[in-house]
Amino acid sequence: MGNKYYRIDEVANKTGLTKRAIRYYEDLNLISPQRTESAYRLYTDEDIEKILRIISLKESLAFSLAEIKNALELDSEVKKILSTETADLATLKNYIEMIRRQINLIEEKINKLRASQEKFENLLSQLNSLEDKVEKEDV
Amino acid sequence: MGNKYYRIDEVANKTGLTKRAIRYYEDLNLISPQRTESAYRLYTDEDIEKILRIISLKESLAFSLAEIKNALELDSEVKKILSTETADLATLKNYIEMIRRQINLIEEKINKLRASQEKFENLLSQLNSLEDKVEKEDV
DNA sequence: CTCTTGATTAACATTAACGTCAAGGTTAAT
DNA sequence: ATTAACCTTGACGTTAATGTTAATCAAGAG
Repeated sequence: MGNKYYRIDEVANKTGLTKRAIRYYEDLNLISPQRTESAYRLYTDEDIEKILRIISLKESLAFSLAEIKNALELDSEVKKILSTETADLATLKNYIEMIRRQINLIEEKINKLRASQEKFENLLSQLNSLEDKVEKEDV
Repeated sequence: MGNKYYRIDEVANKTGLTKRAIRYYEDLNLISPQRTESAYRLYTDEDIEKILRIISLKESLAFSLAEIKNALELDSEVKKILSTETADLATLKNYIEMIRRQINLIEEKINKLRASQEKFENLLSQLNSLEDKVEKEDV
């Protein structure tokens, strides 16, 4: 299985990226799909896997200055409420919800980073084994 | 203490940002330093703290597509070596070092995210206490 | 008082990561 | 064979986050 080829529109749907973004990634040599005789791009399941991995790495970043501003504002608004204790229940519940969202957002980024970190840790231990092996052979 | 004022050049040195970036952050209303009569910007220690926090949040992101490309290339090179077992000791040590760096880089990002997450979790628990209090008062 | 160093605003330039046409081939169905 | 629905490569536009340069004003040293 897995010998199927997908055209760019299908890949866009599967990944959530736009066709433009997918082509752009190819410009950057992040992916190199095959081509038909008439130059149509053909993507394999592995290509799609790679794209999903790129997306995951990309999404683990995404803190623009605008988002930072929001976070800091939320922070200072809450601090003000806490120090003055001037807020009705509805407002409080509102802020609690916003803070929860911030925490979850950060958590998701952390999870994606952890996933990518684990992959590298896995490679590292395999490389270390290989190193041991080569060292002994070299004696 | 802490009543000292810093001019923009000092702040640039203390934070590692350029003066241009610092002014840009002000354009975005991320910071609002005082001014002298002649419009010189005057920063307090709190302003500097805030800038450092912004930097930390910003750095916890920072995975450009170029960096992603490097990471994926490193990954596939290492996988190739592992599958063919064709590499001398020096090369191996080299790759081990590069992987270590990747892992550390990701670790640092995670740490910064965790720090910011903890701050929000702290606010959350304080808000929850306040909520309890308000609910009881309202009976 | 002048000279050097540093600050200010304004404005145009640049890079990354796409969005958005435009002009023209391809494929598949009718 | 034609048409709708894709695909291709330009090429110019856009936003965020600065870099760079220019013209001008301020401050402190000698």
